Amino acid sequence: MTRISGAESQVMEAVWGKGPLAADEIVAEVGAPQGWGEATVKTLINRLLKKKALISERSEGRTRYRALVSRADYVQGESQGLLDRLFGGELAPLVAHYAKHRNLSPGEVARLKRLIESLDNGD
Amino acid sequence: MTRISGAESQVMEAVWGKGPLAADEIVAEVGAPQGWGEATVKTLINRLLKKKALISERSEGRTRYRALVSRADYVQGESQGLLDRLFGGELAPLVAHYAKHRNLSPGEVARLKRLIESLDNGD
DNA sequence: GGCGAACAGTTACAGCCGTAAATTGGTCCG
DNA sequence: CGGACCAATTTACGGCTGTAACTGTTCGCC
Repeated sequence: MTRISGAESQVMEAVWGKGPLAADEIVAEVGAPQGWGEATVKTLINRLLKKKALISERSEGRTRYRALVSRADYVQGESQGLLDRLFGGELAPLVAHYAKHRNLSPGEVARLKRLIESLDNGD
Repeated sequence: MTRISGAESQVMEAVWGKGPLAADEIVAEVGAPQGWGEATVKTLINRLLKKKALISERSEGRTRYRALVSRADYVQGESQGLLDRLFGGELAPLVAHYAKHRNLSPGEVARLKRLIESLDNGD
C-alpha cells in the first residue's frame, strides 16, 4: 500500500487503458515512448505486484498483469492530495489559478460551462 | 532547481504566508504542527537554500528567510503536472471527476458557475 | 528427455527524501 | 576577550524511486 510512484503510474495507465497485458506488451506500450529499457519496466511491474496494485495471472501460456486498484481510486487520491495541499480542498481556486496562468482556450471554457450547467440543474 | 519536495513545501508555505521568517519562527510555524524537530526543519531550510527556493538575509540581528520562487510558480508546476498526467492537461475532466467522486456542494457549483461566466464574457 | 530461447522474477546501485544529530563559524552581550 | 546564541554546513541513515543487469524457470523443438 505504499503509493504508486510516477514511473509506476505509467505502467498502470497502460493496463487501465488496455486491460490485462503481458510484460512485453507493457514494455511496448510504455517503455518505448518513455525511453525505458525492458529491465526498467520489469522492475516497475514487480514493484506494482509487491504493492498489490497489479496481479499476475497466467492464461494461455502468457502471464498477464491485471490492475487491482481502479484508476478512479488512484486519480481520486492524487487529485485530492493536490487540491488539499494547494487549494484548500476546493475546485474553484484551482480553476481560477489555471485560468489566470494558462489562458483557458475558449473551447475549454465552453466545455466547462456546459459541464457546470449540467451539474447545476439535474443529474 | 531540483523541485521542491513535500516536506519542503511546508516550509515554503509558511514563508509565503507570513513573509520572511527567522529559523525559529519557521520551526514554530511548521515544525510543531508537523511534529518535526528543530533539526529537521533546519535541514529543509538548507535544502531550500541550496536549490535557491529560499534566500537568507540578515536584518536587525536576525537572519530571515525569504522566498525566491513565487507560490504561483510552484502551484503552477504542481497542478500542471497533475493535470497533464491524469487528465490530458485539461480542466474539464478534472472537474467532472471531482464532481462524480466527491459531490460538489451546491455552493461550490455556484462559485464555479460564476467564475466560468466571468471568464466567458469579459476579460 | 535435454537444450536453448523466451519469459518471469531478483538483485543492484545511485540519488532524493524524511528525519535528525553533530560540528563549525559568526555575532553580540557582558 | 570569552561565552552564549544562532546560523550554516556536514554527516547519518533507512526508505523510495529511477534506472538497469542478472538469474532462475518454463516450454517448445529436436
